[in-house]
Amino acid sequence: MSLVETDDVEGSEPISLHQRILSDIREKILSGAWPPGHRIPFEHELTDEYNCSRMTVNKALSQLAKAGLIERRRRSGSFVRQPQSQAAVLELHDIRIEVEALGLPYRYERLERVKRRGNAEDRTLLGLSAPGSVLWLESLHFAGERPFAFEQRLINLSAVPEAADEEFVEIAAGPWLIGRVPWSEAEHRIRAMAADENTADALDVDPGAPCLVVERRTWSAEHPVTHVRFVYPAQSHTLVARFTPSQG
Amino acid sequence: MSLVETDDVEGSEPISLHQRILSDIREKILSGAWPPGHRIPFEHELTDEYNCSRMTVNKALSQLAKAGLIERRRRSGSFVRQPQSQAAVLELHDIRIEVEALGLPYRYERLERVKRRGNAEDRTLLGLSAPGSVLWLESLHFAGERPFAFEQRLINLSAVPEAADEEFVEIAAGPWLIGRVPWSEAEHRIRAMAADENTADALDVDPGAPCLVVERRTWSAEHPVTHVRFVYPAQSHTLVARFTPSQG
DNA sequence: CGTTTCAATATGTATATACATAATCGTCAT
DNA sequence: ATGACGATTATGTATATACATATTGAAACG
Repeated sequence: MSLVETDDVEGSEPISLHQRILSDIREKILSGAWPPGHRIPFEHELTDEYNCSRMTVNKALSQLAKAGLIERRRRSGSFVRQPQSQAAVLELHDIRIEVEALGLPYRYERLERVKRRGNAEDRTLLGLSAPGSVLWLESLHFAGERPFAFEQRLINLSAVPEAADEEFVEIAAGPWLIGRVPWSEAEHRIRAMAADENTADALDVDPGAPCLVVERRTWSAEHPVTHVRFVYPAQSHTLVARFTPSQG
Repeated sequence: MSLVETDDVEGSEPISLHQRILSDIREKILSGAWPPGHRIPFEHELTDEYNCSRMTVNKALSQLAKAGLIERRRRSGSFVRQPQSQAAVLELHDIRIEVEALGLPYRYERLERVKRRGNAEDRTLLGLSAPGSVLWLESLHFAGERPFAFEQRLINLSAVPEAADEEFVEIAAGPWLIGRVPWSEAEHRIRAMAADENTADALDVDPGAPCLVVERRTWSAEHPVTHVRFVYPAQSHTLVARFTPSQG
C-alpha cells in the first residue's frame, strides 16, 4: 500500500491521514453520533477502514485519549467518555447543563432577534473583513426564578445561512449551532465588569454590580461563525478549569 | 539495545521513556534553563542522549510542539517559544510577563509574610486533610505606577519546606515555585467580585468596584503545593484563552 | 460449585526503516 | 554582486514489526 492510495484522489488539501482519523472521530463524538459510553472501533478495524498501519491509528486514538475525549481500556477497547468538567466549561459552555448541574430548573427566554447588515462593530466582534448579513440575538437564561446569564450573540449568516430561518424561541442559539457547525477553533475572553443599565435590568441586579463576562468567538475552518457574550451576576458563577501541564 | 537498558537500573516507577523525555524538556523550559529562543537539541542528539530511536524522541517533541511550548522548523531545529497567550494565562500565569507584554515596567512588592500552623480555612483552600505548617503571603504586582494585581497565597510547607527560608522580597512566589516544584496539575477558579475594604485599599480602587478573581490550586504528584488568589481591577485585565477542540 | 490457570485479545511502547518536504548553505554561472 | 540550482539537513509522516501488559473469558481442576 503506497502513500498515494488515499480515498479522495482529486487532492484537495495535503492533510495527513492521522489528522483525518482524528477529526473524523472527534466529529462523531462532538456531534453526538457516538454518545458517551459508545465503543469506538478497535484499532485493527480502523486500520482496515483507513487502510493504514496500526501505529497511525494508535497515534490518533492516543491523542484523543490524552485530550480526554475517549477512554482506552486494554482488552476491552476505546470508549467515548462522559463530557468532562473543564472541557464542558471552556469548550462547550452549555448553560442548560451548568444550571441543571446545580440542581435548578432551567429556562430560556429570547428577548430580541434582529437580522441586519453587519455594521463596523459587528464585523470587529466577528472578525469579519467583508461586509455581510448578521443575526443579532439577546436572550436570558434562568436558574429557577433568578436570571442566571444574559446572552448577546452575533451569528455570521454567510457562514450559517440556515440561522436566518430560525426564530430561536424554542431553542437557544448555542445548542442549535453545536452539531450544525463543527467548530474548529474558539477564543475566550474573560473579564469582570460593572453592570450597565441594560445588563442590570436584564439580570435584575443593581447598576454597577460586579459581573463576570465571558466572550467567545468561534471559527469553523477559518470562517468566523459567531460571537457570543455571556454576562453572569458575580455571585452566581465561577468558572472552573483544570489543567495538566501542556498535555504531557 | 534492549528495553531494560535504562539509566536507573534500580527501578522506581515504570515511567515510559517518551514520558521522561517529555517531562525533562518541559522542566528545562518551565524552569527557564532553556529560555525562549533557545534551540533544543536535535532529534538525533536526543536519540543519542536517551539511547532510543528517533521515533520516540519525535513523538515527545511533536507533543511539546502541539502543546505550544516549542516551535519546530525544518532544517533548523526546535526552539523554545515565547510564552504564548493561553498557555501563559492559564498555565503559567506569570504576572511579570503579562505586564511586560503590555509594555509597562513591572514592579513587585511583598506586603505580608506569615508562617503558621494551617487552620481549617487554610486546609480547605489547599485541599489538605492532615494539619501542617503553611506560609501565608500577600503581595502586590504593579504595572507602571498602578497596582495591577493583588496576590494572596498559601504555600504548603510540608510539600515545599525550603519556602520557609525564603523571604519573597526580591522574588515573587510564583516564579520561585516554578522550576523548584514541577507541578503536575492545576485547578483554576475564575469569578467576579466586588472589592472588599482590604482589596480596594491594596488595589487603590473604590470599595465595591468590580474585580476579576483568579484562584489557582496546584498539585505536584498528588500533593497540594499552593493556593493563590489574584485579584485584578476589572478594567485592567482580560483573560484570553484559545482552544481547538480537544487539542486536535 | 467455586477457584485457579491459561490462552486470547486490545492496547502500550518501542524499534528500524523509508521516503517526503521544507529550509538552508555553498557553488557556480551570469 | 546576484541569482539559479542542487546537495545537505532536520523534521513530518507512514510502514512493518516486536514484545510488554492488562483484562477478559473459558477451560481445567479440586
